[in-house]
Amino acid sequence: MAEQNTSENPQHGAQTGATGTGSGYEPQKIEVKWQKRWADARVFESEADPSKPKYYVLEMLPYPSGTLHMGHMRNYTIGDVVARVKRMRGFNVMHPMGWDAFGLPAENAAIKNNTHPREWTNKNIAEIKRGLRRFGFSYDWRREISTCEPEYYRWNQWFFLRMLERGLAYRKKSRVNWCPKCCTVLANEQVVNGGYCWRHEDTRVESREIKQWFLKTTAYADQLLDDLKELEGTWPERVIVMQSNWIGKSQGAKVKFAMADVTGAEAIEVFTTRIDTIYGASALILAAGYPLVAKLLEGFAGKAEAEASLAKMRQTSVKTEDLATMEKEGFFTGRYAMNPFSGEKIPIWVGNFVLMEYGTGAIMAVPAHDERDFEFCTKYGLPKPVVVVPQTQDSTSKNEGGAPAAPKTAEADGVFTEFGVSVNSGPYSGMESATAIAKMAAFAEQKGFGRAETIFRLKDWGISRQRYWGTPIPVVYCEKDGMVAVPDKDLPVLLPPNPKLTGMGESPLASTPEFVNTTCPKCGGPAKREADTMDTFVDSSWYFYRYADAHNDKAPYDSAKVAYWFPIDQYIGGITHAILHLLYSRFWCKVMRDLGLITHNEPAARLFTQGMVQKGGVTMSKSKGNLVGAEDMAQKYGADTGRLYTLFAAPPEKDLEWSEESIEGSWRFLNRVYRLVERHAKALREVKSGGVDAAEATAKERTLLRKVHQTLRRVTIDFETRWHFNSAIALIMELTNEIYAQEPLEEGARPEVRKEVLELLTLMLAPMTPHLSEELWEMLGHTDGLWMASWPAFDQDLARDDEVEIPVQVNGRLRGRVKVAAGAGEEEVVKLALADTGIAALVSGKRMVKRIFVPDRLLNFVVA
RNA sequence: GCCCGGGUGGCGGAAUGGCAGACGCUGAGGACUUAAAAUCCUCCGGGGUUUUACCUCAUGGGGGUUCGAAUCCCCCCCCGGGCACCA
Repeated sequence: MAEQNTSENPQHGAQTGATGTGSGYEPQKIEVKWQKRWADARVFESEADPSKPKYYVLEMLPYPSGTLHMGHMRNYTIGDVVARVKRMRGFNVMHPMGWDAFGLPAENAAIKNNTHPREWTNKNIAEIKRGLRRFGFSYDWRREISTCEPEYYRWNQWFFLRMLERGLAYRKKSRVNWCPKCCTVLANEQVVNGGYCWRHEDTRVESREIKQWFLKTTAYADQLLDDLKELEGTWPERVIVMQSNWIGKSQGAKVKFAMADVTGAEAIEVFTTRIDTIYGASALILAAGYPLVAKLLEGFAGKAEAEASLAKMRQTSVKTEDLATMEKEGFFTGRYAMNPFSGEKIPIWVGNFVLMEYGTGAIMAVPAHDERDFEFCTKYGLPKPVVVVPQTQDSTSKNEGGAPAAPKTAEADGVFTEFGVSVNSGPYSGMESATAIAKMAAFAEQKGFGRAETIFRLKDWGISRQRYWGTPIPVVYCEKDGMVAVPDKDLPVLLPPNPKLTGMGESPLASTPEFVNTTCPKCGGPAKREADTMDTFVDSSWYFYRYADAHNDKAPYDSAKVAYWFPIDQYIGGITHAILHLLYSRFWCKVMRDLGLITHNEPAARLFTQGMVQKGGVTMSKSKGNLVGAEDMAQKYGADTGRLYTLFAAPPEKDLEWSEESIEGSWRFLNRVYRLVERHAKALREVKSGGVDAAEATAKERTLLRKVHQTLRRVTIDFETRWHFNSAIALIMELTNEIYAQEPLEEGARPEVRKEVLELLTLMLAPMTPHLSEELWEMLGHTDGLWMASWPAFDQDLARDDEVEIPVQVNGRLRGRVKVAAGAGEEEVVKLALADTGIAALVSGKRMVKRIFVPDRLLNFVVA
């Protein structure tokens, strides 16, 4: 049904019309026409020019995985409206576009189709670019970048070398997913059904340790956290919260527990945020991967059983999100450690809920004051001594230790995790938690078995990928000189053009002899190149700097140009990138600042995260198979209808449910506007713009002028501050309805008024439906393109209402309305309200308790 | 589990302490037309009444603050998203 309507109706005008009177709205024709004019006039090109106010608006660059879909289209439409409004406001606007062109999907597609990743990528880029042009987005295409080109990725390598020099890039062993049948490393997304290879669904993925490159994001952990304050109010709060959780700063202490019964064995160090609960520790619990575990088990009677559990634990990969819900499991090692505060002997266990990657890989279990410890200790029958109690107002019930009386043991629901007052804690009993923490950390430090320490959840960024389609890491390994950096003059290290891509065996570059075999830059002897490539998040961490100087072959960019354009005034993209991309970008910015390339701390002054486009309640994606092609849509309705609809259907930060039916409304509206202007264009073409005197206007004209300036005032606010494009469009629709409602105007109506009304209507639509607006602007007699026009100012006097309708309530219930002049005083409104028989009846004979009057808004009688 | 966002007519949504449902979609009826499309007009949350009008209920559920609550506070229910190596 919808299919028939949509495929036939919009075509109607295009099929019948020729240009001239009564031809109707033909988006296909006018969109091409104006796109060509914009390109010829180079309207969207801009240069750094410190004498002009700048505005840098940026949408996240797309991964070219297929064709342009509605999700892209919505993102870019929002950015384009902002760019066009800012241009109309007189800003020197930079609005660039590029391609996040490296990545695994290209490599997979290449293997599948027996082609080259570059071919697949460039074909997709060409398609998406054609789509973007089809929608008339106002990009400066001279600044286009593609991250898979050597002219771009050589600077990834250059930055990598700078980080290497400063110790910010280093190599260490790290775990990866390994498929024993493919003999290759798998990405997490290639691990399916909870731990199986995507190509061998009967084969369990193993965990392997290999040497990989890391960037030291942790060196900036504090700055990354602290500088979030600069972004408060201009970045979405949830992004700030997510990043801050991600960085996960945790202040606590490290404490060493000596072994109680193994002489000469090293101590076990734990990290705790609650050293004040140490008297309540009933066990030490180690991660399964803790190095000491095997040694501890030596000679233990339960060794065989313990090793079986250990093997099982090590095999099960633990996801962070499962930690809280999974069943706690563990086993006793047969060994004991010494509590350094109490001198008590406590058992050493291994537990599946302790992560090797966080803290020291060992914890002290304090079951009375930690939920997880409680669960674990309950399951295995370990004691649960209480050492902190809630602080009470009542200080009389304190025992001789100076602390409130307390239960000796925490039982079911007895876990108390908050701060309070220490009990049963030796000399610290009676102290408030914060005091106890400080004193105990100081004592531990003084005695040499611990110290206060801050740790972060944030880890260093592992950038090694055992893939072909990425930036080669510019180092070589020489038998004599070891690891040697490729000198700057030898950059870029180019990807070999014809790799063998099988998806099997070791990393593709390693099996490409012409790539991997090289000479050592130091000694000239034989050497092997690093065969891993960089994570594609490296590409996107600084691409927006490159736009400022896209073709520089001497440096990543000219700092002077970047100094003009940065920071980005408005960054727009999906919430999906709230953490990784945005955190890595912030990290890269700080590194560049410390390299002396830039002076700002944060790359983007404002961030906007738009909602996803959904169909059938789920986000549109290739994998879900519910993508709606943007070009198909433009083919049916034209770009402007598509742009308008995505703006109208939902506010930009919310998810948008795609509806084939609703878009008809946007199509109809644009036709309505077109017919309106077309009807009057001939008569208005020669009429001079401006110079309207409202005092001489007829009644209908005054109504129209008032409406158009009121609309302009509210639309301006929606564009500039609220970004409620959907309500802005609703207002413009109302205005259009009003103009139709006043047709025809009276005898003696002057064409200047009509022209002003239609011009303002056209200008308000221009950022959203630029092609149609240009066409209407031309029809109204303008020979200069609308792109030269400024955003109009509204007339204060006309935008003000001179008569308002005030609701009258009795006891908060609406009982009537009175019409008064704007700004009418309370006495006058009350008089008029009481003249209303209905209201008078409700009020008379009652005692007037009070009266609420809000000028121009409301009158409320409270009676008893 | 934790963190974040959300719940308003048949649907998308508007209203962020002051007239709930703007604007649009769908649907119904009508005009024009040989007919269809397009276009234009009217109606469209539930219930009631003395039906040009008015009353009443209604913004996931329950409680609270207030002259007044979709909006603020407390408790509960439901839905969506995120919780890092290959985008």
